Amino acid sequence: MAADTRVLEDLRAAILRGEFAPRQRLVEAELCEQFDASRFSVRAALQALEADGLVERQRNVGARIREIGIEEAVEISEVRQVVEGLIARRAAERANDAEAEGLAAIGREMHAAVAAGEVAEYSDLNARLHASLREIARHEKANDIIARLHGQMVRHQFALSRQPGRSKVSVWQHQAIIDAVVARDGDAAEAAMRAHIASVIEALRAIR
Amino acid sequence: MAADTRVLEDLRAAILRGEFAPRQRLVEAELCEQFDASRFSVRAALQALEADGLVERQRNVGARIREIGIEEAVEISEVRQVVEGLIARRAAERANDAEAEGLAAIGREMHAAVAAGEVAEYSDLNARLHASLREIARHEKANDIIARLHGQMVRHQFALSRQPGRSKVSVWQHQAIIDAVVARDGDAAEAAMRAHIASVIEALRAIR
DNA sequence: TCGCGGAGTATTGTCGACAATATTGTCGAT
DNA sequence: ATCGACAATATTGTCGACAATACTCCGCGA
Repeated sequence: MAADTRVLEDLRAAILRGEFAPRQRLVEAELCEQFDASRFSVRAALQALEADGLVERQRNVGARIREIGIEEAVEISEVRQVVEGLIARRAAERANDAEAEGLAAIGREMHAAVAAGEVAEYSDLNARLHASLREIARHEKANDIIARLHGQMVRHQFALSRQPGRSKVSVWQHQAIIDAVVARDGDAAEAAMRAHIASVIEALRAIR
Repeated sequence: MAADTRVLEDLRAAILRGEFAPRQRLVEAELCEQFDASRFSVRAALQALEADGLVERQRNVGARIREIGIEEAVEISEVRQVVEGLIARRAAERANDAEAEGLAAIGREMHAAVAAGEVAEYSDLNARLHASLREIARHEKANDIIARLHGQMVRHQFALSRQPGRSKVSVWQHQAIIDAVVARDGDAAEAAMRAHIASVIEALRAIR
């Protein structure tokens, strides 16, 4: 069964988990051993990951983990800003009552996590909120793009969540998004999401 | 040199030129003959094109040209709407005088083409206008995404340009975008681009 | 006539071996 | 000591052969 699929998923997960450093070389033979697979499978996985933008390859030289600098992270976030804006708008337009209540619940948990100073918990809730919005929006193309961009951002996302005091700011931005969706106000939802990601971009620029 | 790269480019160009029908099967052996290449190269090309969303593959069954229905074309256009909106905004923020004049010139040519009823010429200018905006905006990530989405839309784009009377409507929308960029008004540029693509979406829905 | 195996065929999946290329290391000349 | 050419090595690129799988069509029984 699907040997190359398994390698692809394992390798992608390992990269996303941060097990490889940026610009680290990915030698095919080593990966073969590490994942107990043939070069064939490894090669296919590398090609797929290149398309995902997680790996870069040079002909006759090999593959390495793509390094995503701050400037590129900002560009990615700018695209996310508008595409997640679209998602928020659609979510506001399509949410049913149960879905709206689910979002509101996440909002309450967020406030609680911030009050308790639970950083990891908050970061988790953040992911759940965005995922819920994507699910409610049911916009396949937009979701695909966000997923791809998200993969390239994991490292910086992590750095952001470690920034002290960040959650105290963003929790109100998240609340604004939730309120807009609950009120079924598409314009407001898009604007709130944009404002939220604008602040992410600012924080990103402040990191270096 | 680079056997698989050549096959990839040739095959992609052939698909974009519409030489394969939607859902048409792409048998590896046939492609080998057609492009005078080994199965190895063909397979690599198919994998890459799958990532591009141009072909779909099923394990142990094979590859076929992906069919993009109206609903999906609408979704693609909705994403384009916001991403090209971002591009238009950036273009307005960054255009220098020469670039602004270049856009204005394209606008004048467009009016002339519409007046003369030159459909093909107008469609060409349309492509040039959007390309110019992308170049001025210098937003790599946004440009990548648009390129990918554009590849999936070629068939429908063609159908749209054949719609009689469409150019008379869109020429003024294009002019609004150009005016906004020339005025260096980012908000107006984004709004104009969104309005333009909103009308594309309407036309798309009207096709069937 | 219809449904149901089952062989045969078409097509893709996987691999190991070898070729091509880039990188690294070595030696000699200046 | 430094630079260049050349050899050695590491790594990826390419291919052809075979295995595995899905599809097709035929014959058989009810």
